Amino acid sequence: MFALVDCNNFYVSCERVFDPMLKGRPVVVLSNNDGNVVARSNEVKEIGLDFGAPLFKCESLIAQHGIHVFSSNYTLYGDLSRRVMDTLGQFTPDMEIYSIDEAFLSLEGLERRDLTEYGRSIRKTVTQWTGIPVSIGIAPTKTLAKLANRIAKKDSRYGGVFDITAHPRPEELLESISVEHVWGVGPRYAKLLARNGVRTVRELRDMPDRWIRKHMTITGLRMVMELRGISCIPLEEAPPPKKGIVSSRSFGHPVERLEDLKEALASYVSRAAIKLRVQKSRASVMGVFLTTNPFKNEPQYSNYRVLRLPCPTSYTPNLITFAHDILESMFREGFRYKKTGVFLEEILPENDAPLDLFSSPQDSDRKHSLMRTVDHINGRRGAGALFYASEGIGREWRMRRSKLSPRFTTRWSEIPVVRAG
DNA sequence: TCTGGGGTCCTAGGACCC
DNA sequence: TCTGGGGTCCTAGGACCC
Repeated sequence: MFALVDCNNFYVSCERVFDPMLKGRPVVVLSNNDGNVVARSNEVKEIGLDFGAPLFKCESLIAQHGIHVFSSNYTLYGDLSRRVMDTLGQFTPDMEIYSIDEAFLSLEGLERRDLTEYGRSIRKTVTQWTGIPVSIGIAPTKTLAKLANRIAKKDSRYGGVFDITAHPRPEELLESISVEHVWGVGPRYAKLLARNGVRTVRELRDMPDRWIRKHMTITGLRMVMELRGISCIPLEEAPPPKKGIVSSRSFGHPVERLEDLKEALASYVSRAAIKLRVQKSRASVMGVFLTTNPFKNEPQYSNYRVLRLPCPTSYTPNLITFAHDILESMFREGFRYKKTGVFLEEILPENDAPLDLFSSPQDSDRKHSLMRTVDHINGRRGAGALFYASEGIGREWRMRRSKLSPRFTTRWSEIPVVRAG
């Protein structure tokens, strides 16, 4: 058995933890650059404001309903996420952190208990310890746990915890849910299924294997098996190392100068390299891309180039140099650029990476320990305590975040003050 | 003025080999 | 008219997820 624990409207809930006045009020959180709405409180969902709506298209709705708007504050959300996951970890070590706001828990060995009760105790503890409300779905497979979670969230009768095996009429339940809500059915498959007369989860579950295999690949077949209660997607307790790492951002304002692009790119490379070192690996191939704003009616240019590195590395200064070389080779004067980014590929474990033919072992060790020290200091003092001069100081290209809440939990200077009386 | 930033897996088809 | 039978590796593109 699995439980899927999912934080309700996670980013909104994070904002509410430190400003209880927001409870019961309509709140949204925006994507990077204050572009689109990526999180909505229930009040906002009821108003009918869609997920992903560009901010500039919903200004009037925001004004009309007095919606509170926040820029995304990933430092805060990341920290609260860690607290939620630590809390869940108290209940079982057999757990998969699936995303910033979701985790699967294995309930193996607990089958004899009342799992709904168990779920309620998890839910209560998370709320008490972190202030974040969660919903919990319980089922024999991950795919069904996802569905159960949706029911826990939607149907207030269940009080945030729903065990699918405890439902008296499972056939009716599956018949009442439409296929597009199944984990693994996106808009394309939903259309394909509709064309073939499959509209409900029950109908999907009962489709012939051959048809599913043919039209939805092996992945689809696994999904259908899971709907039948046969577990095919195991818990992944340790996330496999990433095979590719991308780091990119849109700019807050159009950027025209090569120097500014180089600064921005250096900071993205630096972030990508940290991710590389966290998973103890090195990259053999680097790509850089550069693009103008396709939404604008103005001269467009975009390009990307790929470079095989002379030897796999995770050493930030070298990676920045290579990225700058690629960028300079593509850069063209006279465009208003919107975005640049770097990707790292052919990632190998540190131990498997061949030695650098062009530098001595001592030199490699020195680079390695320099990176370790920088990462350590940034880990203790906060990201960005140490950074590379090539990342720039002025950072004209920074993303827009005009409605940012304080980093309540990770900056001494931004910790909230409690006043008595 | 204003439209995010990451990831995964699978398949078909081409190039190339014997 | 009729045009082997496997293999492997790579890439592009399609589908999905949060």
